[in-house]
Amino acid sequence: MKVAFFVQGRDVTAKYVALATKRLEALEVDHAGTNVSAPGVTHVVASLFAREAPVGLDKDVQIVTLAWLQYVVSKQGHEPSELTAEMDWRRCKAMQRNGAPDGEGQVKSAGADFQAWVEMRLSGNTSTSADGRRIPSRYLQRCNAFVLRGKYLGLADFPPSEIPRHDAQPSKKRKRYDAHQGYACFKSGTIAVQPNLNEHLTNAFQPLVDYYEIFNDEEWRKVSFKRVIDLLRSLKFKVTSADQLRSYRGIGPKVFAMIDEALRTGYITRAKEVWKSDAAVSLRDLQRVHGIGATVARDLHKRGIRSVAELREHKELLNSVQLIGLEYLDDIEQRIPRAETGAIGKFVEDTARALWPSKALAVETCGSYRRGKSSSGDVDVILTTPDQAGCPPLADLIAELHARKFIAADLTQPKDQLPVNRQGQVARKQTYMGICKLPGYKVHRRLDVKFYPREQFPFALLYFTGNDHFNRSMRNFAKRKGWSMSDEGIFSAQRQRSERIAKASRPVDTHFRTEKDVFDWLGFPYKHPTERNCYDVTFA
DNA sequence: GAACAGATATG
DNA sequence: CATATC
DNA sequence: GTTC
Ligand SMILES: O=c1ccn([C@H]2C[C@H](O)[C@@H](COP(=O)(O)OP(=O)(O)OP(=O)(O)O)O2)c(=O)[nH]1
Ligand SMILES: [Mg+2]
Repeated sequence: MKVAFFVQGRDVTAKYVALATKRLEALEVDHAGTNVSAPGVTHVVASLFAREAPVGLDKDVQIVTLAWLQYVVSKQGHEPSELTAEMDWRRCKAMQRNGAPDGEGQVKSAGADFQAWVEMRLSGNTSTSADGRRIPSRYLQRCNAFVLRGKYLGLADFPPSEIPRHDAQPSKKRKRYDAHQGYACFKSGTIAVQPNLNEHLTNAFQPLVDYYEIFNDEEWRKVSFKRVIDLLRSLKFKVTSADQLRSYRGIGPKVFAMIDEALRTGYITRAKEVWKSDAAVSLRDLQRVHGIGATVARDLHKRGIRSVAELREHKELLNSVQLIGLEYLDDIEQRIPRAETGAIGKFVEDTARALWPSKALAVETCGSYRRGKSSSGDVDVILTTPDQAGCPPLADLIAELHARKFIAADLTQPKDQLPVNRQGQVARKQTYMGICKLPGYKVHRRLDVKFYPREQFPFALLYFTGNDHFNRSMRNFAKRKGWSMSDEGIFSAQRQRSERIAKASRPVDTHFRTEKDVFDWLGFPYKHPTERNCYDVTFA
């Protein structure tokens, strides 16, 4: 096996490189060491092996990062203080056997996904499956965030005990839900153009969403509060008493108490308390930059950088994506008026048609624009060719948009070859992210362009139109019926992973032409894009 | 107490 | 691989 | 944080 390794520029040390080299030689593997930190470094590293498809991981080329090197280092006993993923897992497994030493975070039994993940970690694998079992990608990433680096093992800097929480008793009675509270993607009604009658409540909850957004291991609390806001926004009446919401899915004891408090006092104590932390304010500020998430922000904060203003004095700590995010921060943060979003989409479309006059392209501006919103955070454009022929290189279109001085900066490196996915297959979609500005306009905007083969287009369009909750809802439904749905299509799930999940009741043998075909196949009434601004991801 | 969607780009 | 993002 |  060949192993390419590089170390991320921010933390690279010669020591780690030397150790890795020694380690690789001991294992008698071919290796090509490189130490690059520049846009497109993944491309460069993989190219060392002259692979047909230059990007992506497969069994011949493994990209090894700082985390792996630290793991090697600690295994050799050089720096026992460095916690590694496997050491965490030893602790976790021990807790599963013996119970947690200090009574926190016991693992008593593991479900299928969780167990598979544990076994994967213990087998030394950290991303691919051990025995053919595949861990759902999202679940894998959230487990990594929550268990390996989260509060679960008491490793976090922000102990939850510092912040007062609402005490509330769960009601003993099992809730019964009306039929209208089924899957979000099943529901009808338009929220896009509907006024928010409960601003007094959504405003009170928003700080909680913002707060939990700044931690990777608080995903589910954030999602739960977000669902509450979206639910409140979708109501056709103004809430005057918490009791009106008692029976709604997603309103549990804690949220119920908060709504009650907000109606009585005008605010939620907890929403105010959490933002009294200077650290939280700093983390949130740093995460305004595209490419800076929870972990990097915390890292910067540990180095004493407390704000974007201070970050501007330490650009050497940022990678190329984050540098662009910082450079265009003030522009990107501004909402895009609907008319301009349409104009940007049209500019991309016109350029594509001029570039490929023979292709009779389908071009659609998706995202919040297609859902009818009056303003957008970015512009999402999707393209396809109507015939079965392969996609022309998206890089050519991006090059043309550069030539027309429309694109100002790249957040991804346009490539002339298709990526290889996790299963080692050549992907058929191409995706680009960058910064653009219309001629004559002042403000730069975030632009996403995607190119799909025709047979994936209905699913791609569905995905790219969203919103994200809508997608998660529909995919959750498909999953529980024994399928797996993505932006590329719907397939029978690889294996049944719990009794709650059905065996696929029928094979996927339909030809999907339009979005409506997908709704029909799933048995959902078709929903116009403007009806897809929804909140719930639960099930009936 | 498990699950809460599935995928890609970067370094 | 870990992280950020769609 | 909520659901099952
Ligand atoms: O986690 C995510 C994020 C996005 N999407 C899909 C749905 C979304 O509508 C589309 C475009 O993403 P974007 O972030 O642009 O969201 P948006 O709905 O267009 O809202 P905004 O106005 O903020 O751009 O990609 C997902 O499926 N999952
Ligand atoms: Mg968008």
